[in-house]
Amino acid sequence: MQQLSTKEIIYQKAQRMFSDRGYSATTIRDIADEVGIKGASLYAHVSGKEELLWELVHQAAEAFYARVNPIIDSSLAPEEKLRAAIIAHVEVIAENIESATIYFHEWKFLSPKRKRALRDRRDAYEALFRDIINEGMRKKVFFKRDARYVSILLLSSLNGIYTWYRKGGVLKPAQLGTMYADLLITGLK
Amino acid sequence: MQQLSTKEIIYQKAQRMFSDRGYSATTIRDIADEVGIKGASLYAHVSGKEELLWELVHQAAEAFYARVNPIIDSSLAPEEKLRAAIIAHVEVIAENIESATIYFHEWKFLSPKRKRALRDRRDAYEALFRDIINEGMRKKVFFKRDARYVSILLLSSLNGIYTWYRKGGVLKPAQLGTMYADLLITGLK
DNA sequence: CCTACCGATCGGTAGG
DNA sequence: CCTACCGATCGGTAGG
Repeated sequence: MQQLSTKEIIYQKAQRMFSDRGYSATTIRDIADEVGIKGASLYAHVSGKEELLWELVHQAAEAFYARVNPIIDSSLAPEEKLRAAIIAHVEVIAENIESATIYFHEWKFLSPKRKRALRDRRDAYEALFRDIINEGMRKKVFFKRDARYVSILLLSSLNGIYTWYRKGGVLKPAQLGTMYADLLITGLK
Repeated sequence: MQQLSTKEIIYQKAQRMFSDRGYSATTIRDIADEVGIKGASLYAHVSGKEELLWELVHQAAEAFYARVNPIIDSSLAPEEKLRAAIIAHVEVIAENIESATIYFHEWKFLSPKRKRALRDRRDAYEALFRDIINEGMRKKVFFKRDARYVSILLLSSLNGIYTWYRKGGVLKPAQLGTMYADLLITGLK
């Protein structure tokens, strides 16, 4: 089937456990048990517990950027661009709930330096959405409001998905993205 | 100024620390230090660490219900009822960010029994919103969609507030509520 | 990847 | 509300 290295298995198990119980309630020995080795042996593959968290959080941040950035460069009209960006953002979350949960929940346990690096990356990502919204307001496709607030409201609205969406239901990630796009662009009315 | 009992001070400090660092990264001694007593002395006022968490989470849940339930019983039209409920929900979060953070983040560290009790309470609360949405769809004020999903989308959209809103800015809780109500009811267009 | 072990710290109790 | 203390466990290292 799949040929995962021990290191990859460690990250996979850590992802599940950090997402389920949280970083600080998960011990090195918990993870090692799941992998089937002793706690001390984990240090042959990973330099420390925070290293595990950083890799997971960092990968999650990059996944968002990699998926939405191409949409910005496209020649779509503002409304369609926003719609595509919303769907992409929703898909990144819905397709990897564990990763998203760690990204939104556990970053606070990173060192100050890594926290800063992550915040910078997140700010750059939010700016992608703000730019689309600004463009849409300039072209009078969207209601004129404070774009800074609108982009935060919008993204934080989407981010709630990780709290309730679970794989395997009738609603596929792309459909969920469309629901959100409809709700946020057109409203309930 | 204020005459708080030691017990009240303990809860106040615990609220801040659980919200800042998370439940499992906060120790009994951390809280006691903030209060100005020894860790062991805390047990003269509180039966245990989980007791602290339960009280805080439980109070938060009741605050939502107490604020929104009266709106349901009112004779407002569906759209105005939903608008009022959204603003109330937003206000409960924005007026007590620490409490909301613990409510959304730390419930997983409760015992299974308490987790169940909390989930039941939350389900009853979500039903309040679902009922308004159903009513609005029946009266053709809102687009017809799956009310179950719409109410979850709506509430989880609002809940993101605790991740970015902070007291003292230009945007007051009631204004923030209005922004959300506009965005979700009317959309960006 | 293991055994053995480190110093530090955890939630909580006994007995004032 | 304190001192003294409990057994358990933590992240991590040494040395194979």
